Amino acid sequence: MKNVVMLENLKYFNIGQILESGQVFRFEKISDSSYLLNAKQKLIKIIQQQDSDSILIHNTTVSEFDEIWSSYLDLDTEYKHIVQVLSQKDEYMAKAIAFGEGIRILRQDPWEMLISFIISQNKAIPQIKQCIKNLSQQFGDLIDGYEEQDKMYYTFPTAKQLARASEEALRDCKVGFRAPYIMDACQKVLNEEVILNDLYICTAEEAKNKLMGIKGVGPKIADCILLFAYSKSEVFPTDVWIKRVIEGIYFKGKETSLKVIQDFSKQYFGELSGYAQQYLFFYGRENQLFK
DNA sequence: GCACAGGGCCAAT
DNA sequence: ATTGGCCCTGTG
Repeated sequence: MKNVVMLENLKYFNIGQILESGQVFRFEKISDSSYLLNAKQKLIKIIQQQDSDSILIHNTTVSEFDEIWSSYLDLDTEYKHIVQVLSQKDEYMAKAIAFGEGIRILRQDPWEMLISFIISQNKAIPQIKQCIKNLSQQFGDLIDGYEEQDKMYYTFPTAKQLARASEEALRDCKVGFRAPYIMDACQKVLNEEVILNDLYICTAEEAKNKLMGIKGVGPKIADCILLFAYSKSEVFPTDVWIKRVIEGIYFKGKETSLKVIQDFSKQYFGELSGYAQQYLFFYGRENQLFK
């Protein structure tokens, strides 16, 4: 088929689970077996039938797949090993993995993750998606050559594009009190106070400190950026959901400080903390556990 | 109708 | 180290 790539024999890959696990915001569910994904200045449709280990990617080519999507979808990581090690930790972890065995941690754009997770604070996921859509429509570029339900799709705005926005224009996108944070991020990236591309080779701790120099970026948001953009799997982003899950499972339901939870994950999950967090987050949130 | 929380962080105690 | 407030919106 033209402009369609098919992958077969894909293990540990469920596009629904990947997209619905809270790591990515610019996608739409078309049906149970079909998702539209806006990333890398492109728009693709991914189709995967229930429990199938093959997928179709529409609107791409084999060379573009090799160049972009293979890495983005984290297909070079050996999830068999991760699943095996984590499943042996305890019965809850085993359950969480059995529930979300098709999760992968995408390799997304650092700038987009920075702004997206600044927006995420004190918002629900549907609101976050709406804000990002607003910003893209206002300040990104139209993605042409693709029509889906007569809707228009836009790239995520670059730092340069977003820097042109006034605080008022940002607030019109419903980002609220985060508008000054977004402006500070634009400033620090444009004047190279923070060079996002340099953080790939930094340790998680170094990168975290640099990111937290930006207003509105605290420990949780920095960890999300480290995990979802830079694949630093030793971090354990601790939000209200995962906090309740960890307290419920490992601390007998008792209120536990962030520091204790961080120390626990580091000690218990080690280099696989980030993956453990994704499985537990998805399991807990989808099933409304420990609410 | 209105109180509350939602993938937190900042600034003032 | 601890705590109130925050833009905005969907939910009970």
